[in-house]
Amino acid sequence: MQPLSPAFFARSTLEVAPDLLGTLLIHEQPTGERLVGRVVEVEAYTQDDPAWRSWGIVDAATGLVVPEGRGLDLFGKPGTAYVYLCYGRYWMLNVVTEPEGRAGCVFVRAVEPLAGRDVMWQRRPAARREVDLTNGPGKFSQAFDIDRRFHGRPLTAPPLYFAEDEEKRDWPIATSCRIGLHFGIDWPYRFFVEGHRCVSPGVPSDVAARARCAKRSGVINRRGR
DNA sequence: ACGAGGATGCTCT
DNA sequence: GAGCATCCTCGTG
Repeated sequence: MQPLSPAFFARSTLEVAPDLLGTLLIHEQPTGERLVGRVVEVEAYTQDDPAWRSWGIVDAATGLVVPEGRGLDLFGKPGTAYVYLCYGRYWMLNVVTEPEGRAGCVFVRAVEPLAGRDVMWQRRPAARREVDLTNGPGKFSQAFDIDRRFHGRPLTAPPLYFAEDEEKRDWPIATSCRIGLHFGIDWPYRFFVEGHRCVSPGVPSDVAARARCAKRSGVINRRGR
């Protein structure tokens, strides 16, 4: 498994996000076992994004993410992890994008469990069906044992890294607005594999926003590269 | 099947 | 002290 390179992530966030769909997320366990999931749902977060308000790392006047404190990490090396704790329980995995000095990241929302499922079942006793192992950002981070210890570390080398899927399938990609936000809810920056069983069940909480986003949804092509 | 509500801890004001 | 890029449980039907 060849890891994706830092150069892959040192591009426009809106290019990286859909390109990340279909790639593999791999976590090599201390035991030698390898957890593998295929990325099926992501969200993009750009430098001028109102959604940063959710993280409290913006300048109140400009609305832009500020390069200090936690915000500084979003300006860091492309391909490194930005890990965030949500609601006191669940770890959110992001990968930093854009050339160094420019803020951006892709938030991984769901993967398809491909290998190491026995370990995932142990870590997720609440799961009923196989898709429940990884069909949400807090779920797959629990299944993959991802937490704060990966913050700032490269996702371009073991033990935790992204890799190209050798099957090279063409995935039908759909877009929508993002899920669970209070700011930037109209931005159509969510990308997911159309119809895939492992896409998270989440929907935009605001009914009006959901309707607006539905209008903007559409299938686009990937991997003409 | 689906919706409401609570758990929980980190970050910034 | 408030807010939060979630998930799970337990009600109803």
